[in-house]
Amino acid sequence: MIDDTKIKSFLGQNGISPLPKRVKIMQYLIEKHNHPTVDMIYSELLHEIPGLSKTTVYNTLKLFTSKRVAVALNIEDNEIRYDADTATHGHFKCRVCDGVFDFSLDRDQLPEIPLNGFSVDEYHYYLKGVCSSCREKGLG
Amino acid sequence: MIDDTKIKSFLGQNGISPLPKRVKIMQYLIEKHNHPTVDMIYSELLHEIPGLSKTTVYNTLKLFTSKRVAVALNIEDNEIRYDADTATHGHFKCRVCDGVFDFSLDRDQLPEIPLNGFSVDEYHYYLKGVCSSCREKGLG
DNA sequence: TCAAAATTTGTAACGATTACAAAATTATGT
DNA sequence: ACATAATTTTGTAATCGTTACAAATTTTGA
Repeated sequence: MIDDTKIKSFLGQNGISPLPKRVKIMQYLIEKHNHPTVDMIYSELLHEIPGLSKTTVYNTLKLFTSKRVAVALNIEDNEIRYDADTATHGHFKCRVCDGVFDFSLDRDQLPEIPLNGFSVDEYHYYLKGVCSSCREKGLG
Repeated sequence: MIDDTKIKSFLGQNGISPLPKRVKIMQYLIEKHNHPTVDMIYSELLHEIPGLSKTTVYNTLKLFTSKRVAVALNIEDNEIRYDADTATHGHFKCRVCDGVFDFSLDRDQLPEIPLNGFSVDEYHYYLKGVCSSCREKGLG
C-alpha cells in the first residue's frame, strides 16, 4: 500500500494535476504492476470509485503516457496494455495462457540503432513463446 | 519482379496451397517489403485482382503468420503491419511522419531472456523516436 | 464566494478485425 | 474429363477497443 501523498507529489512533479481519480489510477498501476488493459483498470477500480467512466480511464492513460509517467505496451494484437515502470525492461507474452511477464534488461544490453541521425526515445523488447508453467503442463 | 513459380513452391513447402490470390499477396509482401497494413494490401492489390475481398486479405495474412511465412508487427497502437522477412531484425517507428524503418540486427545481439524454462519463438525489437529526415526538417 | 478553466461523464461514432453463411473455386476419385 | 467433396472467397453484419463531443461536474484562483 503506497502512500497517496507520494503519488500526488510524483504526479505534480511531472506536470499532472493530482486529481483523485488520477491518483487512484496511478496507484493501481504501481501496486499491481500487472500490465493491465483499460478494461481491467476500469472494471477493478469501479468498485473503489463508483461512477467512474471508462472514458476517464482512457483520458488519464493518454495523459500519463504523454507525460511519460507510464508506457503503452503493444504486445497484443488487439489491445493496449499499460506499465507504470518506465525504466527499460523486457516483456514476454505467453501464447498459451496469454500472460505477460516482465524481465530485467539494461538499456546498454540492447544494441544501438544502426541508423544515422535518428533519435530514439522508446525501447521495446518483446518476446513471445510459451512460459515455464504452460510448458510444464505440456501445453505448447 | 519475382518469379511466380518460386513463390508457389515456397508456399507449398510451408504447407500453404499456392492459390492465385495467396501468391499475389505474398509477392506484394516480398517485393514491397513496406510493412503494409491490411488496408494497404487490399487497396493496392484491388487494381490487380478485381473483386478481391478484404476478408480474404485478413484470412490470408492469418494463414501466413500461423505458418510463419510472415510476421505480424505491433508497432502501432491501432493496426497490425505485416512483414514477409521472418529473420530477426529491428523496426523503428517515427512519431512525426509515422514511417516504419527496418534495421539489421542479429539474433545474438539481443540479450537472452533471464527466465528459466521459457521457450521463445518470436523476438521483436521496436524503437520509437524521430527519423533523420524529420529531424533535419526541425520537426520533433 | 464566485466565475473561469479544467475534468468527467455518457452516448454516439469510428475503425480494425472477426463471424458466418452463401457462392465460387479447387482438389479428388473414378 | 466429370461429378462430387473439400476448401476458399465473398459480402455483410457483428464485435470490440478506442475516440469525439457536448453537457454536467469539479477544481482552481482571484
